[in-house]
Amino acid sequence: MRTKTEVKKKAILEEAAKLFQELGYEAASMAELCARVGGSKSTLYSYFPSKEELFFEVMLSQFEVDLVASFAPLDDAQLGCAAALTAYGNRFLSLNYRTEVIAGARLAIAESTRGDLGKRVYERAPLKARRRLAEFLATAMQSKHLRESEPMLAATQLIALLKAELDLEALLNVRSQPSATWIAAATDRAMDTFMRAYAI
Amino acid sequence: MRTKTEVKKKAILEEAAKLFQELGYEAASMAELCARVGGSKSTLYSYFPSKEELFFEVMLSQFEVDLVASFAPLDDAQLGCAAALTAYGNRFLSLNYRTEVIAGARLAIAESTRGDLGKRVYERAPLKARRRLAEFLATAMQSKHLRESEPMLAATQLIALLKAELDLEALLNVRSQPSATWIAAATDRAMDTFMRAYAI
DNA sequence: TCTAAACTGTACACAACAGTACGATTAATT
DNA sequence: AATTAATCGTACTGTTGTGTACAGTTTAGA
Repeated sequence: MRTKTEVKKKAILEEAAKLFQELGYEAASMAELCARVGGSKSTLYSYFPSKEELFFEVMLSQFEVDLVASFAPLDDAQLGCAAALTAYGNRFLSLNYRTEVIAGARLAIAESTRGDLGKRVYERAPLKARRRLAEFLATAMQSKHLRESEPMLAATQLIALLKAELDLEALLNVRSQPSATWIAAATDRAMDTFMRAYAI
Repeated sequence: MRTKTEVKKKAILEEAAKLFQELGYEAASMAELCARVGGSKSTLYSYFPSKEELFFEVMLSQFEVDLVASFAPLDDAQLGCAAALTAYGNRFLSLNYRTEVIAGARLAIAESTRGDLGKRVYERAPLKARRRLAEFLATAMQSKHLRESEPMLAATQLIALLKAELDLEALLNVRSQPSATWIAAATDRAMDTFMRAYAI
C-alpha cells in the first residue's frame, strides 16, 4: 500500500479543486469533499492537515498546468513574427478562458488576501507568462520585426488587448466559454491594434 | 420615528459593505455586523429579510457611485481629443483602483455565480462606462480626430490598455493602491499605444 | 401626556462545520 | 500466514452561524 498514496492524493486534489471552484472556500465543506472523493474523513486528514493547507495545495497546483502549452507557438521557428503572435493569442485565450480556469481565477482573486496566496499565484502563472512573451518580443525587436520599445510593457499591453473583450465578462459570469471561431476573431482584432502600434 | 429609518438603513449598508469587503460573504457574520453598526439583531432583520438580500443590496449600491464622476473629462469641451482621453484615463484609474473599489470588485467576482449578481453588476457599471466612452470616441471619429473604426471595440481596447499594468496585480493583492504620479505615467503609456493605433 | 412605531438585549432553536477518537477492515509486503 | 500501513465508518466535541421570540425601552408625533 505504498504506491496508492500518490494516486489517492491526486484524486483528492482534483475533486477538491472542483468543489472549491463550485462553492468557494468557505462554503465548501470537508464532509462534502469526503462524499465526493469516496473515502472517509480520517483518510482525508491523513493527507492534509487542515482545510486551509489543502486549499493552498489546490490553488498552487492549479496554475502551472497549461502554462507551458501556451508557449508552443512562440517556439515555432517556421512562423513569422505576426503569425507566431496570432497563434500564441489563440492558444492563450483558449487555455485561459475554459470554465475551470475561470473558476480557479475567481477563487484565487476571492482568497487573494489569505496569506500571500495572491502573490504566489501571480508569480507562478501570469507573471511568468508575461516574461516569456516579453523575451519573444525583445528578439523580434532586435531583428526589426517590431519597433524598438520596452518589451515587458509591450507584452503587458498585448495580453491586455487579447483579454480586452473577454476578461471582465468571464470573471463576472456574464458569458460562457467562447468558441474557437470567436476566439480567432477576437485575437485578430487584438493583433490588428497591437501591430498598428508596434509594427515597424 | 419615520425619518430615521433611511439614515439607519444607509448606515447599515455602509458598514455591511466594509465588512463584506474585509471578510467575504461567507465569513462575514450578521452578529459582527450588529456589533459594528451598533444596533441589535432584531433591528437589522427589520431592515433586511436575510443576509443574502442584504448582500445583494450592498453590491448593487456599490457600483454606481463614482461612475458619473469619471465621465467629467469627456464633457469638457475645452480639451482636445487626446487631452480629454488622457484626463479620462487618469480619472478612470484613480477611481477604480482605490482599495475599497478593488475589494468590492473581488467580492463581485467571487460571488458572481450567486443568482444573476455578476450580470447585474456588469451591466450597472463597467458596461455603462464603456458605452459612454464609445459615444465619445464615435464623435471623435466623425470629426476626424481618430481614424474610422468600431467605437465600442476602440473603447474596450482603450480601457484594457489603461488597466493593463494594474488590473491583475490589484485583484490578486500584489500591489497596493497606486500613487497619482504612477497613475499619470501608466495613463501616458496606455494613451501612447492607443493613439499609435487609432490616430488618423 | 398618550400612543404607536421603532429599537434594544438576551436568549434560544436549529443546523452546519472543522477536526478528533477509535475500533473495525482491507490489502500489500515478508 | 503474519505483519503492518492505509483505510473506513461512525460517533463525538466544541464552535459558529442564521434567523426568531419576546419582553422591555426609547423616541417621535397627536
